[in-house]
Amino acid sequence: MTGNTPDGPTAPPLDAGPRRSSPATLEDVARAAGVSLATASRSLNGSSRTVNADYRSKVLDAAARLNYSPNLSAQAVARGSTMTVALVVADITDPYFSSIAAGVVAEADQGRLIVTMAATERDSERELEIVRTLRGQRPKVIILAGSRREGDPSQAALKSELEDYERAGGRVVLISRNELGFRTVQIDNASGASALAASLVELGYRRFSVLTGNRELKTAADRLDGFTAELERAGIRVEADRVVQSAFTRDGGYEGMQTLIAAGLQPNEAVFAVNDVMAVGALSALRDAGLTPGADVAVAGFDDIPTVQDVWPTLTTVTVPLVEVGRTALRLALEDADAAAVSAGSPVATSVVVRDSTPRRA
Amino acid sequence: MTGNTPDGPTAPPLDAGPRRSSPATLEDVARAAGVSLATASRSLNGSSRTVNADYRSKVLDAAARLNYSPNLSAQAVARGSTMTVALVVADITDPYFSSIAAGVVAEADQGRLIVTMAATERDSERELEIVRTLRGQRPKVIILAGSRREGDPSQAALKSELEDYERAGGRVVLISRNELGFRTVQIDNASGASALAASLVELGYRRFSVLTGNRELKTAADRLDGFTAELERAGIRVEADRVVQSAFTRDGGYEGMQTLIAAGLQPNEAVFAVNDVMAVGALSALRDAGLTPGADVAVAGFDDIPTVQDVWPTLTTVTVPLVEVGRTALRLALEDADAAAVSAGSPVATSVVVRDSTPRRA
DNA sequence: CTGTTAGCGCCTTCAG
DNA sequence: CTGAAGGCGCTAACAG
Repeated sequence: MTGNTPDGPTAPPLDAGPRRSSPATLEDVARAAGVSLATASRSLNGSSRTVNADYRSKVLDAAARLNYSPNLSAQAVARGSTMTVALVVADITDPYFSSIAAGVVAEADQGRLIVTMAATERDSERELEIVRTLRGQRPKVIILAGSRREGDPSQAALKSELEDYERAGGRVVLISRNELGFRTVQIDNASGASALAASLVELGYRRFSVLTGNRELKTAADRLDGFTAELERAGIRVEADRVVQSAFTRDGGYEGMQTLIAAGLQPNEAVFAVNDVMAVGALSALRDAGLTPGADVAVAGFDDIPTVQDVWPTLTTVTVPLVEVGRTALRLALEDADAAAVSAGSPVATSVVVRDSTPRRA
Repeated sequence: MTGNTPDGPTAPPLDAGPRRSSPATLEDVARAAGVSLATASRSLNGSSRTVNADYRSKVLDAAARLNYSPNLSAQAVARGSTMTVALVVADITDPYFSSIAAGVVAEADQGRLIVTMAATERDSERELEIVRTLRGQRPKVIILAGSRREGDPSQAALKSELEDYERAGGRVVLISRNELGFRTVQIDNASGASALAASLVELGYRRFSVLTGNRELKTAADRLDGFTAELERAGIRVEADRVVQSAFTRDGGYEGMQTLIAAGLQPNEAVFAVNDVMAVGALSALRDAGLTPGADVAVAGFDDIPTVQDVWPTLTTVTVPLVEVGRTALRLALEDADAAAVSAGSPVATSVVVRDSTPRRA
């Protein structure tokens, strides 16, 4: 039980090395360069003011020699603003969110911004709490991915929290649906779902079910509505008992499909899962029930996450440029009000991709 | 071209609201509570010192009333240290990394830590650059997921950069393989691959190929070595031309399998892809070539990312508790040297899961 | 226990 | 163009 290391030859020297050499400060650099603090600051960090080229290079030298790196916290305090963008998602392992995150991160480092990340685990109270603690960071931007819930009591609190934040100069961007009155990267869920419905009808399907996830999620509701609206236009009604609610996750899709199967599948039926992870779960449920997805029952999803091209059958879905959505969100946040008013107007383009999970019916 | 908003009734009021009400400062709180700055600080933020209960509650009241939120940057400057943990991954959309990230994030908010994220895009020069700019944040912890490259020239620079960082009081944790002499969450890639090989042999396979990704990646190399070593123990040699290199990604797996197919598949062959995303790509390549994975050729992967249970056939693989690895990484970083020496010693447990992609051979 | 007072590292007027 | 000085929000000795 003593502190000796119990492992092999590659054990790291956890406690080696000299003690605490703190990073060089601007003052160190200034002194080393023989100039004042102000001059050092001006030549190192982007000041609009010009500095004698001589001094300037002396400072740059000294900085390099001392391996100087400006303390961002100190800069933030002095400047009164940070270079941080805070991203809050429901679940990082969900490809929907990780794709968006990738976009945000990619765009961020083109602007020397730092992105911090938090996960709500799909709990809107946690989301509120997260946004509250986020304030401490004084981020320049807050991006909220993942959709709001219908009639959620914490929504009002969230909204006012975000409004306070904007009033203090911050910028919030929502992804998916413009519900709270902030800038948002709109995804036209309803019309995407409508287009999908139209495609399925064209392929010869006449009987439909939908795995609608949590119907209180506005995204889910919009997709369901768009889908059924188009079907009605085509004279097709989807029975109330063929719309099943479950979690907005892979397992939710799996379970939803199980209840559909238990209720009895219809001949030539197509089931629309309101997102791809659910659809993928649904495929597995079919298989585990001894059915062949595609042949026995068609399945379609929404989002076009990367994995749907590797499941079998490959999944028919509605493409959403998720990574681009992430980039756009950050860009939108950084624009000034006028430009943002314009760009926030048009939803990102979606399109349906027909793959093997919805073969044409004779 | 004017600034009017070109969209529907739900257009957000992008420029509404009163101007710039900055957040309350500690001083505001102190004044409102009628106490000194110091007292306010002591009762609000975790000081070891005690404060008169009366004053204390006055301060708490005032803080609540003013909706006070401590400025973390200012705290960082004053305290000389941040609450930030920086996570650098290769690619956020890769389930391997997003699972780890989820673990880090989950663990972080149990400790009121903030996690920032950056992506190297699998470019080790970018990784070095990222670590360098990370210094500005003065993070308490840097976690590097994604493995080093054999003989990479920037490795030395990275190492010394990280050493400087530790010398300044920071803590670095590596994931996967202990190569640079820092704390690391070890994943026993070699023995996991050996166990997998043993299982496959037991299932009746005698001919093998491996999709080895980028062989310069130590993780890939270790898995390859462990796999072939076990086979040799069983008296089986894998021909040099049956080990194909390609990218360490889904597409790499796809392409690798294509070249394997082109070179001619062997009867009852099993191909080991050194990670799951590659294996999944390989499955698709087989299918696109008109073959049936599992029946025509067995496939196995490594990592046990979530999606491998939803592909068909479900994938035989080596389970790595990725989310837990993320949590462990952060925990390890926060431990003191003695404790860390102990925990860093033992690799996380892996185990092989046999699924449908490697049916038993007669 | 409380308040005063230096800083922390950096930026930014403001005089020279 | 340069340097001195004040300030950003907060913490931590240091006296009372």
